[in-house]
Amino acid sequence: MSKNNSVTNLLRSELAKATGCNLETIRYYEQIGIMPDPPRTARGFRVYGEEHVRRLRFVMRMRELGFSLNEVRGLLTLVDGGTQTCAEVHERTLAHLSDVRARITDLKRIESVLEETAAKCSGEDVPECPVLDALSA
Amino acid sequence: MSKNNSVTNLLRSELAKATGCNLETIRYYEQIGIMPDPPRTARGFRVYGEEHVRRLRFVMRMRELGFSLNEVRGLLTLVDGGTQTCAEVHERTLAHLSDVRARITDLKRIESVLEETAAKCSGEDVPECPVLDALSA
DNA sequence: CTTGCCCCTGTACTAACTACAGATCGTAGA
DNA sequence: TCTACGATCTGTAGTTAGTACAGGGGCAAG
Repeated sequence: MSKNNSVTNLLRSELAKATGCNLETIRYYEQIGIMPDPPRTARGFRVYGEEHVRRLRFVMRMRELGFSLNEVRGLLTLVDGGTQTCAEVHERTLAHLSDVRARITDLKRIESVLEETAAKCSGEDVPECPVLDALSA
Repeated sequence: MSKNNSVTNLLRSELAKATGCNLETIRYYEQIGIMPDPPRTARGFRVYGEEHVRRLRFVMRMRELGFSLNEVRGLLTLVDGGTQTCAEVHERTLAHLSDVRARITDLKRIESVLEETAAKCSGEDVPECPVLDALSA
């Protein structure tokens, strides 16, 4: 019954340093169940192992890619469950991809409106601003 | 002393319908000072005029263009103040434009990562998922 | 022995709304 | 006249993804 599933024993601040994740964010992830409650030392300090590092890195990567915490939660249950994982993951990746593409399209529209707007303006110190008028219309 | 500065007298629900803005959002904008407290009827109902419609439309347009409520607040003080407006507006528009462009660049990076990731996956029902492995790494 | 540091906990704050509970008021129908 | 309905009003809480701060405990060095 010897527990040798974790090699490194990290405190919370060390996990934060190791992953680049904010200290408080780790606690937050534990509160909402994205990260498991880690074991504690006799003094009550959280102790993390390799598996926590891996899981947190995964979460951070997914967040970077724009997945919401709920989506990340979903992906994690796939990881944890391990059943027909690949097809599901593929599907969710594609769904998220189309989401990202929609946001890009949206931002491009905004970009061109802002470009037009800026072009209309001479940049001089005129009290009457054609840009504001254009935008209000 | 006759007040004829507003032609239309709209209730809140009518302002909402006229602008497409959510009813509750209007109250919220009043709470945070984006919209002014409107005059009331004897029964305490809010009454809006043309100037409210115009202002709310402006706010909505700016929000659509991705300005934060704080930025909108700033633009509104320029509108209200009316001093050296144009140069300032030009500047803020450009600042926001570069912001939008940065977000586009970011999303494009995410897009290509997701594309690569999805391409790696066959979409078959394999329990071991190369995508998840790739994403964790 | 006291100062400082690191850890702990709980709570409040952010943005930009949305939603719901409970009060009131005027009018329309029975 | 009584009651029900619809519209408005107010205040408060929930959402997402964290960040920040207040207050308490224990260990170690000076």
